[in-house]
Amino acid sequence: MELTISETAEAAGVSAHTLRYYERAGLLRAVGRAGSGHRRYSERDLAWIDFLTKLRSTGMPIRQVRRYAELAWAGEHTEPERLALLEAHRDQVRAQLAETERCLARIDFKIDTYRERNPSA
Amino acid sequence: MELTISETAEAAGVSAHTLRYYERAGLLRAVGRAGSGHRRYSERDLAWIDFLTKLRSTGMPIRQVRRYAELAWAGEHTEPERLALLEAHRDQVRAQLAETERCLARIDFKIDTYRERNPSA
DNA sequence: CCTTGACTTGGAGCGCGCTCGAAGTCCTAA
DNA sequence: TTAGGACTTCGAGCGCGCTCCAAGTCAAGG
Repeated sequence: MELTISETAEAAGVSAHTLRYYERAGLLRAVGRAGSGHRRYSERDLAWIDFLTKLRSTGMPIRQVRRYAELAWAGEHTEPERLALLEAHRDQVRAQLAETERCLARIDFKIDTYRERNPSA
Repeated sequence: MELTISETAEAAGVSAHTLRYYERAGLLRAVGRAGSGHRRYSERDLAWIDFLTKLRSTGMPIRQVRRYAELAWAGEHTEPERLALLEAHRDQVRAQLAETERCLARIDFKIDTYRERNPSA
């Protein structure tokens, strides 16, 4: 069950342009090809694309995603390093989340002051 | 009690370059000047810079911060619109926060699978 | 008087992450 | 046979938010 680039893009919630870009950027390896030269994505590809979009949407830079991908391709012995990379990222995301929440509290406070003065809105 | 640009930058946690950029970008209005032509920031300036950095670090685009600033300068009658702008932003930030947390859960799950296979790390 | 250092301006440059355009290939259906 | 449409590659372009540079001004201290 192999998917075309547009099917994969649809499924992953990114554009076909982005999928090609990711491949060029070293985030995807050895995407299969149909006889016509067109890309065909396997379920494993899709699972990885799905995970990498999670890394991306938590703000992991492309470079670091590539690093993670390269470790994964290098074999099982890199699991400790992959773990460390993911844990470091998680910590950063949590810190960022906390920071955002603090800022949001300030904004909420401001909203309250407006509401008090503009009861109707 | 007026501050120099470097004092203000220090206090706000941004660079002096950034403060000048914000001014050029229309986020700050009428920053005072010393006789020498050097900028002098008032406490009101600092309070606004402080709030705008909160908007920025919750991801509000420069354009929208400017819009908010312009409304504030236009007078009290714009309070309902400012309120609406802030509320819309808050909703977006909350949605983004929720999305990030979902992605983080996936990453945490992956971390767990690594930990299970690499008990020492 | 001269140096030092913080400041000024305008504009250029940069890093990131896409996003798009042009020109070409291939398959399918009318 | 031909038209349409989905795909290919390579490289250029873009939007954002800074970040920095060059050349100049000014005030204070030695």
